[in-house]
Amino acid sequence: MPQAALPGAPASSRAERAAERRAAIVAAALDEFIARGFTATRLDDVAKRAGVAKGTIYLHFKDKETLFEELVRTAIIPVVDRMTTPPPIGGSVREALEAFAKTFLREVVATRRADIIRLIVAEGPRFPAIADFYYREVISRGLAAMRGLIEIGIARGEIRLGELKNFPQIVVAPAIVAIVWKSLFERHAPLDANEMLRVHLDLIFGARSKP
Amino acid sequence: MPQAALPGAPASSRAERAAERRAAIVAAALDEFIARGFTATRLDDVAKRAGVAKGTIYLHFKDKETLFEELVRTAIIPVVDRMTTPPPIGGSVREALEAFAKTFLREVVATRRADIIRLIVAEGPRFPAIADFYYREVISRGLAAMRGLIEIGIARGEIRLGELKNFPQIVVAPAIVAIVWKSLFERHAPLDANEMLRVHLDLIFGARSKP
Amino acid sequence: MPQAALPGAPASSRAERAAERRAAIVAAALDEFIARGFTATRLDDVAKRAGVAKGTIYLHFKDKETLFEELVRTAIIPVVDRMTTPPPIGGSVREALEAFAKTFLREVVATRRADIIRLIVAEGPRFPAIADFYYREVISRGLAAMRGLIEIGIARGEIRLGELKNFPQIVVAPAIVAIVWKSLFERHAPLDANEMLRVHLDLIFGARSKP
Amino acid sequence: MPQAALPGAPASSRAERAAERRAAIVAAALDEFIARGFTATRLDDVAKRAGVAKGTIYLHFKDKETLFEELVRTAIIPVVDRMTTPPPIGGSVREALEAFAKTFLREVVATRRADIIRLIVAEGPRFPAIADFYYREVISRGLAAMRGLIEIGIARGEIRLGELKNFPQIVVAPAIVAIVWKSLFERHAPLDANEMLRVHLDLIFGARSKP
DNA sequence: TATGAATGAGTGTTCATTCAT
DNA sequence: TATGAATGAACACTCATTCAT
Repeated sequence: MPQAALPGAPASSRAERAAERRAAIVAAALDEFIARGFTATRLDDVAKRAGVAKGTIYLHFKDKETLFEELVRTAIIPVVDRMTTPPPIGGSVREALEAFAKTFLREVVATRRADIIRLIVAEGPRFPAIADFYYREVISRGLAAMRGLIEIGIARGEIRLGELKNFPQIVVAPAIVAIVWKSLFERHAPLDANEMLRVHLDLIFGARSKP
Repeated sequence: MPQAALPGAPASSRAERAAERRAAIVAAALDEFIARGFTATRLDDVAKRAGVAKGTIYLHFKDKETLFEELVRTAIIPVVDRMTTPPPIGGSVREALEAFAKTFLREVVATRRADIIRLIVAEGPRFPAIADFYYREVISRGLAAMRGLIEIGIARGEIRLGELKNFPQIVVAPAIVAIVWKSLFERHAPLDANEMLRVHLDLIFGARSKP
Repeated sequence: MPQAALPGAPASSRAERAAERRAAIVAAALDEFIARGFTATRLDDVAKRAGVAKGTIYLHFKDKETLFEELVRTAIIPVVDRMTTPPPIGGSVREALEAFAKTFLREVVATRRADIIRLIVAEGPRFPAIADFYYREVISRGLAAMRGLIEIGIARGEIRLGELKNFPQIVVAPAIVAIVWKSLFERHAPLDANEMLRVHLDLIFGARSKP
Repeated sequence: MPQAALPGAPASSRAERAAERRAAIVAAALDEFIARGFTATRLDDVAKRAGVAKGTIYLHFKDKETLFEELVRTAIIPVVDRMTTPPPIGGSVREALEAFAKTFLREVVATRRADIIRLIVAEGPRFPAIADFYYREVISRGLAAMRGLIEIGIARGEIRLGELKNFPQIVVAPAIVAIVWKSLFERHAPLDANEMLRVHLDLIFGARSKP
């Protein structure tokens, strides 16, 4: 019962259909891995959700581990692109960070991408390849960009605390907390992540006179 | 191959030995769950590591899930006690937070307890009982204490940013980041967590003149 | 080591082979359940005997209990059909019952079907669904047919004891005894079930002048 | 928690208490074996029901099989005694059989002893020792007695069908059916076993003029 | 390519049996 | 004798992986 391709779609080429199937598998696997973790996820369920036979998964991925790793890679790339491409042009560093925070909340914390990050934290130690990849592609690049911003802020006098440039992690820390909070504690005590990040920027740049 | 009791130990009572065995199981389970996650952990391995027969686990715990939950509880309680009992009397709020940070680094980040926290983040969504327990016993209590400190700091003029009291999470955020970093990225780029927390306190209280 | 299909068989369709495998499992399970009872039967042995992998059993049956119940159903149906379809045509009621007895001895008492009945007696109380099914499909139908015969016999004057129609069980009772005897005591004292049933019919219809 | 001896009982001797415990184990085992069959019965449950520690069972019985076999023996003896001791004094053979039927219904069919017989049917094939014992102690003796009665009946002219003496099983058959019916089908269709046995005697002796 | 039936190693859990106290 | 904690072999059931169609 192949349902990967919507019936209305024009008869696409062999290659296109293969790509569609592969994408369907990846999407389904993402859902399952997020919901259950690596070991507890059944490829049977992934296949069912993808509208594909179980054997088909093995035409696209060597095994469960490979699927998992490629999946995380696939899921990470867009985040990286989205978060790193808009370089802080024009305005102040605070404005740049505010824009960054806004994007992060909208595109990561409020979406399934937050779960991906939690997934990496959860399974990372068992999948060094993933931790490596994540460090290389996201962490190091993200922190470098952040450090650049901080240095500009310091140079411009927006940021008083010079040592902050040694720990760009501090700037991102509340965003990480927001992700964890969302997964685990939101129903116990909802968190206004937006406001939290604003307050944190106040800490870094000094409080603004509220508009 | 019973190895639970060290040979040198005096012939302890039935109850004592039972408690020892139980403790051995919990310790072994902790190691295994941390290393592999819930599903991938084999009770066979737990038993082997605890020096106990597989069936013995079931004399102490109803099933794997119960073992996991009780284990997290057991592992968490001492941390909570250690972190919440020494209330910062006397000195300044900054000093209190510095003491807290030092303790946290020494007792949590640098120990296996960090892994427990990662374990909670990883498996929490699948074990609501654990997330509940953790929120109730650790998060809510910890944040309440933190909020109290912040308010004192604000009242005394040590902390300028009044809104901080609404987000005690901000104060703890870098500590969380330190935990995650340690598990995933330490070998790519070692993090001086001690210094990071100090810088973060500078952000909150204003930079000190370095001694 | 698939042995379900005999080598000489023509390459059958997927569905046919599935049916063959299912039948092989049922046959193997019948042997094992008869020999050991429900609990003591190992699905490993069933699989081995059926020439099938253990997992294959679960492609056809939800679990051991379902296998057992479906098996009894499967094994019972043909007997019922065989025993109930030949309606007493033409001759006397005695002749009809003699034919019935002969069939019963040949098709049930002398075959593995006797063991099935013993199996039902043995495990019935623990499997209400089976007792229900057996009552509905075999007992009630069989007794109704028997009662019909008795009434005809009474009407025709072949049977003198009118009250017999209230207890068709009496007519079948020696057949049941034959089954139990065969399983348990045959080696201690062989029983000529054929002759026993004849004598019993003499009791009901009056002795014949032996030919 | 030993509860085998009632508190009010006088401090009995060591041997007496041991016998009491043994009896308690046998009684408990009977209940459990009847309810679950041999394999599905847990010695843990037997011990609990007997108010005895699990290990205690092994002080009295070599293993589960031995317990089962001794138990059936123990449970059978009283039945045999009760059913065989009242020898047909005085009256007619019909009266003797009517007395027998009455006793059988009261003492066997209506009691747990019926379950014992079903237990023997169920587990007999797997426990030849039990089938042997049962044949020797019950079946052969009971059928011999029955045959004796039949012969007297024939000699006296009460029983017309001479061949009946070759199949005393016919006389008992409805009683067996009553036992099976009680265990399996009573809730579907209650059976008036008393009346059934009476009708059966009418078949053997000829109908009476109802009082 | 795609399918899904079949495989069989692997794992949680149970329970008869033992034995130190 | 009696206990019940401990053992470990056994078994039902699962699921990643393969392969004939």
